[in-house]
Amino acid sequence: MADVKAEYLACPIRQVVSRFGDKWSMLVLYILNSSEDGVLRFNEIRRLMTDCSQKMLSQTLKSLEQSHLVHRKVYPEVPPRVEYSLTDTGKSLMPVLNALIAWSKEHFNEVVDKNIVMG
Amino acid sequence: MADVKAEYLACPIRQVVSRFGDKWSMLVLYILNSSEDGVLRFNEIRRLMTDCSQKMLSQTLKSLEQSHLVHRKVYPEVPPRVEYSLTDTGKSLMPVLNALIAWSKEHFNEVVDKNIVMG
DNA sequence: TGGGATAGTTACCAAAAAGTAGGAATTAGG
DNA sequence: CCTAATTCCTACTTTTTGGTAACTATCCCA
Repeated sequence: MADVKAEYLACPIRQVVSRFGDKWSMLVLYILNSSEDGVLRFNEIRRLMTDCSQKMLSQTLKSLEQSHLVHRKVYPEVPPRVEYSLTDTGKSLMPVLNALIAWSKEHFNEVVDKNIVMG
Repeated sequence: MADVKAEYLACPIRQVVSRFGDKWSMLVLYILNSSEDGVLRFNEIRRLMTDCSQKMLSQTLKSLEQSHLVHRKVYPEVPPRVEYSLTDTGKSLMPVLNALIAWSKEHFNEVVDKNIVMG
């Protein structure tokens, strides 16, 4: 068991996949990067991702914060205000992520078989 | 429901994630790309991914084949022989994937909090 | 008094993903 | 006749993921 875990820790691909290879993380990173000043509040992100539930957005942001890809700034106000932005590490990921998106757009038709039902 | 699906089909990030953002796909692509002549048999891949079950490898290869990223060549022999290799589309993905892996190696320490238990 | 706004959390449930174990098919080798 | 090798498939079970709805707390506004 410990060996398997060590293997996980050593494999860079799994690092990547386990950190932001889920349903919403890349989308959040992309949205934060695309925003004008790089800073968005919780409900601003939510309005841009209409089919992501509040719970999932909350979870995703927390996970990205724990991975030091997203910075979370809380203002002690009522009603509460929380601002999210990319960290330097998060910013450094964007060129790679954008390349991935560009590839995806370019090869869309080769890859996607419209007969396959998607999850 | 139809709107949500249309949105999925339109979003390049979800295209990416849904095609090879799962637990094993990137690893298979990486292994195929790293092999000497780019061709590997089922059990050769399996031996390189010791903690991936036979079922999951089979499923992953099938999914990658359906996405036209991996080519599957069957020899009508007994016992059966099947060879897997990257398609041209699959090969075109590798620079991006390698960039992702390089980023992951470079920023490993910034991202990974060793206190978090990984799946 | 009673919403509305903000940024969540929690409990509960359904669906999907993944692991385990076993089988199928075929022929060669002992 | 029994086993091994190869590439799967199927049934069953567990784990993970994601969705819904309700709840928290506080202040402003009417």
